[in-house]
Amino acid sequence: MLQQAAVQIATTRAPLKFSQQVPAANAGRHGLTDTIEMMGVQMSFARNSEIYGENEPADYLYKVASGAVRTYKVLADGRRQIGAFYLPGDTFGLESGDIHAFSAEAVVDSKVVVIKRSALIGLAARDNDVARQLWVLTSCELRRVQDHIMLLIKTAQERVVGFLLEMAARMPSDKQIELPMSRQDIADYLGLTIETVSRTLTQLENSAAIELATSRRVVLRNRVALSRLNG
Amino acid sequence: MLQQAAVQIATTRAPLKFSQQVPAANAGRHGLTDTIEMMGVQMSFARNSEIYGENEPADYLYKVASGAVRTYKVLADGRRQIGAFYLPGDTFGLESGDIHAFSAEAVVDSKVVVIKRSALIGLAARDNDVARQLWVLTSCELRRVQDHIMLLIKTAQERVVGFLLEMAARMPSDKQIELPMSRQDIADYLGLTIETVSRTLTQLENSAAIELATSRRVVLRNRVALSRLNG
DNA sequence: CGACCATTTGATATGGATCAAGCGATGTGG
DNA sequence: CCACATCGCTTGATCCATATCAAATGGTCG
Repeated sequence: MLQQAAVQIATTRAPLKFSQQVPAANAGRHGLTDTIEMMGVQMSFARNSEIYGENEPADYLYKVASGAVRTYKVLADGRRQIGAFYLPGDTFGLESGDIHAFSAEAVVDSKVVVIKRSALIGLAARDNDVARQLWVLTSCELRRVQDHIMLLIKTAQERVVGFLLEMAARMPSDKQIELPMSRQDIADYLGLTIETVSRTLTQLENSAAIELATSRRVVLRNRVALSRLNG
Repeated sequence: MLQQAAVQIATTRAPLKFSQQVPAANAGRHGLTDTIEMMGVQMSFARNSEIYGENEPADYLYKVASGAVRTYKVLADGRRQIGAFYLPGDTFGLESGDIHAFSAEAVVDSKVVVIKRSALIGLAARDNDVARQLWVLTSCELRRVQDHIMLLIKTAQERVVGFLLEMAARMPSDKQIELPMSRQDIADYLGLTIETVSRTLTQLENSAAIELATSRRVVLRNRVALSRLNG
């Protein structure tokens, strides 16, 4: 259970207010991600609360401290596509231009460090290293979305396996996966239905490739078999 | 017919050799895209010839002068996914990190302006404006890939309509579309088969939403209907 | 214990893939 | 200039992976 005792600043929308001002001088000495942590403000978001909405100005950059975040878009008819899951250490909110293309929500109760984009961009104007790192961050995001596209053209089994391997690679222990998100979240990330995700998981368990310790805890039993199923 | 009389420097792979050196001083006075045009070298690529390959070092940045370019990836079993089509004026090759995630080919005989990435990055180190524009370019690409994902979760009809509207928006005349790419290219961009693309187009023609003047020339007859079908 | 929500499992439907054939435009050689 | 080969596109028939609809199970919290 990820329930935290900490202050819940926001339940539905972040009241973004900043007083902190850190001299930019030492920013270049660290990764951008550290800069965010140093200059930013930590906020808590309850499970399923909105961090920002699609089409809002992208005034802030975010880094997950604990918990998990999903970005998503909803089509006119209600179909939802999840763009990405962000885990502790991941930076998000830098999708593209000045307007968010996706909405962001906490998957579980989460803590997120927030920093004003303008502050970083101002910093970048003076410090090439910050500029370079903002670019690198965007490039990483681009790569991730490209990989996501490659997932979406595969069969259901390949998508689920790909998802598990991706999550495993991003987890502290890469043998045991603790999934913060529901089957519906996974389905909406993979462009499948919950039923198909569920069936595919049982099927993988029956073939001894994985073990479902609980519905949210997956053990990778046979990585070779999984890689083979990954297309 | 797009056959050009100009020098065909490369048929399969670009022999990348540069002698030109332009002083960086005036680069900031223009868009990055103009900088590329000024500092770069124009090369010709025959229809279907490779511009660069997946996993090659991304040493160059490219701008389409004429023709059209596709980027793509092929999975182990032969499935091909087209990542994007680039038309005259578009910049490509900046997908992400230092290694190309996709391969690039000329869709039709094309002319492409090529510039050394390292030259631009060196320029960016001295000129914030260049740095910013490299970032903007990457952000635009990111947005494009995100839009592509939203296409891929839709129905076949919505994908085809989305593709037509996207192409129309990028064409000089947005009423009449001259498609440089084959049905197979479109299918691989949309994650469909040629048969489904073809059937969907005839179906759109039967419903008077479009007209297929020739198989490569599409006239948008009823934009409202198309938007309605776009999901 | 009982209500609620997430997940799994089962039965059936369907959109798009696959397999197969026909057609039309373009180019080539006789 | 025409017959024919080729290639890209369209159309038709059938199949199958995944969606949809429906119900049962299980885990969590009051």
